Amino acid sequence: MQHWLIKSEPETFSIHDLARAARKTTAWDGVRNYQARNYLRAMAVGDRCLFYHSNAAPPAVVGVVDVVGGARPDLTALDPRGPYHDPRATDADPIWSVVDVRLVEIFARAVPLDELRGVKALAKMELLRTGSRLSVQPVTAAEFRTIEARARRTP
DNA sequence: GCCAACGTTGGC
DNA sequence: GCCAACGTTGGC
Repeated sequence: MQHWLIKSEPETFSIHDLARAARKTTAWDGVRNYQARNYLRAMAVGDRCLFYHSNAAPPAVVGVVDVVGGARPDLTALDPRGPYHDPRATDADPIWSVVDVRLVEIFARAVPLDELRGVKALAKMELLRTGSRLSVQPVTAAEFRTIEARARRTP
């Protein structure tokens, strides 16, 4: 099983929105970066992802989701009226991909970015790299466990 | 709202 | 292939 981190702006789609979704499941659509797309394609059913709120106050890891459906075409790229339209995408080559994710847990205590920056075990995390913008990124099992443990710690 | 860092585009 | 211009991300 692999571990990942996926970002969403809570104003666009928060982990609470996911909690309200049917079967607490959603298609992770709208990814428009090739490296992030390639990570989506590398995901497998059963992989676990940290759910991160970007552009939030504070930005934080807020929970865990499961990959319940492997990569398939992101049809939102084909919708000319939708926010994720890509004029280059075609039926034959939709270019972009989605996976399906299901909520596992909303952390009782979100782990804010500034706290992560101070943790030695996370020094090499992609999220903490200067200028890192990847919205889908791999996380090591150790990094995943470290963050989970902090979420369960009483403040 | 600002702006640094980054990815993409397009002229050459 | 280079690189300047541009648009976006995302912390602050």
